Amino acid sequence: MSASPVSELSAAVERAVSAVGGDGLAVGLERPADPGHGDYATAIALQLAKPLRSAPRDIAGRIAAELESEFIESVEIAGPGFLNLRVTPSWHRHAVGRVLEQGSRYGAGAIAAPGRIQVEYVSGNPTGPVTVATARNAAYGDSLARLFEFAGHDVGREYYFNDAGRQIDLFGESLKARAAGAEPPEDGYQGAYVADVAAELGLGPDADVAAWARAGTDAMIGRIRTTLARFRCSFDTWFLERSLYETGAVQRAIDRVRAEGHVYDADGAVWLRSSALGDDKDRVLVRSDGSFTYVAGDLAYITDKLERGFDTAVYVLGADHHGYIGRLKAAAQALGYDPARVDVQIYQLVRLREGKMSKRAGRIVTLDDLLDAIGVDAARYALVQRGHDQPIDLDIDLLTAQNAENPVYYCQYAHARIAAILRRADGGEAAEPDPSWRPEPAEAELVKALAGFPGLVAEAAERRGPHRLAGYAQDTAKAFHQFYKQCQVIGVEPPVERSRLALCRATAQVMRTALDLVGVDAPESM
RNA sequence: GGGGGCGUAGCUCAGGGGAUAGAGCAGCAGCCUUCUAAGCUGACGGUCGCAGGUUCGAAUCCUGCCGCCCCCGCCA
Repeated sequence: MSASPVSELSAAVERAVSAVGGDGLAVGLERPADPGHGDYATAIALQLAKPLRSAPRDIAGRIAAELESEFIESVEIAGPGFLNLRVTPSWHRHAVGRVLEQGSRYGAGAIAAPGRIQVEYVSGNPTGPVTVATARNAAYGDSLARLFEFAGHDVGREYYFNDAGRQIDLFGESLKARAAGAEPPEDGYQGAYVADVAAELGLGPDADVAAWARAGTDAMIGRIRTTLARFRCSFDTWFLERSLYETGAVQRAIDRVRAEGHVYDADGAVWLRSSALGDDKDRVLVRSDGSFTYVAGDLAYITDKLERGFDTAVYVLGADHHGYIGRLKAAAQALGYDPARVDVQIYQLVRLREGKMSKRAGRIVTLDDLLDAIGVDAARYALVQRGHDQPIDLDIDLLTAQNAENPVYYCQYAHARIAAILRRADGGEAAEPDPSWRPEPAEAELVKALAGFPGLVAEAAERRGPHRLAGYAQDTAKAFHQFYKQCQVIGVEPPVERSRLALCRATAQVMRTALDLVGVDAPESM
């Protein structure tokens, strides 16, 4: 990982901090809300007051005296002991040059400790289409995988099809009933798509339920894959639960935890003593009728994942599955793995507010319907822009009728505007701003926005929060639009024009990267 | 009853120990003879659910309470 423009500044502060006795401390630089407080600020002197047993302002003064960097123009001690830094024009030039030099890799590799990490996401039953509720899983999981990969992890993306068990049997029964013109079972699948699939399969009325189930799930898997590809979600592997039973992996996993002493028999069933491993209760592995439970499949599946070499297995699950956390970690531990290698990310549920439009068009429940209504870009953005532990309300009216006001277009518009400028400039851009460049405030703000990208990527990856990228894209777009309004690019003095063109190219690059990480296109024109 | 998540502007939500708490939308007032007005500028809008605690400093951490959502199956 190469140093980012901001980390070069904080490294200089860290050297000064070490010199006054704060050895090895990481210094966080933040951008003050008040421009009077400089370009970057740190409260490190306040934090050092206690360990150094000195007054914060004195410490700040000593740090300031030790501070040496070609990129820092001035240091000021303010308030209770803040250090306010102002950067030099050469830093702005350097920062823009850094973006252009690294191109699409700018901000990449930001993570401190890269590893092999699997992201398992969506994983809906192959008994129905991808719904809007599941779409949040898809948008979040895919963006998280993109973010991990960009930040430096070796990522595997997997979809786990629960193509075994009672739900699948019910699906088969429902299909067969529809094919015969009858109603599906009471607790079967009622959706209109069931009849479509049944007709499409063309199985004879005498085909058995298992054949219907098998053909039906195969058909649904095909549909799901098509929808997800449209939603720009990619998977490296499509894992079938039934394969775990077919290969005997489930039985082997049960034998393994039994050998470890985590299993007991009661009421004719086989139980996992998960309550001793942090779960809130024991779990049945083999029912009294001899059939395996879903938990038994989990044991085999975790084994399979971790034995494939992943350091961490991330599960992306909806809030209604939060009880899974304890169960999965207990399962991992029972198998002898460090439960920390199982990383469950829970996202809160999507509530769909149906407005006038959706009433007219019928209930919008599937992802395909949502995409038909608002397009992939708006849908991806809407579903990842909020923190995953925050419940979200989707107002279809707002997303469609007011789509011109949607933040995604604001971001895309910034990129399109830059593209227009670059088209006009016709390739005369420099690789770096001119040495004489003295950025105006709007330019300096834009540079600082770009400079913050690598740090943001690292933080977003660490916190598993790709929504940060959406917010970042919006902030950067705002900085660009303000720059655009205040600073003419084409036709000003050549050194300034060259510098601004370089800044434009750097901005376009970062916008492309940030938007790509949330699965949104950066158009050349709008 | 037990557990998890969330209460921040009229609405949807960022921010998760630092200075005067932000954005988008809605609404008000302005800005197109220059690179895309899907834009910009200004004003308006807040007891950060409530009450304690920790701290030099709390929207942020801790405890309790209130409210909303979700889970608590030999379903998946």
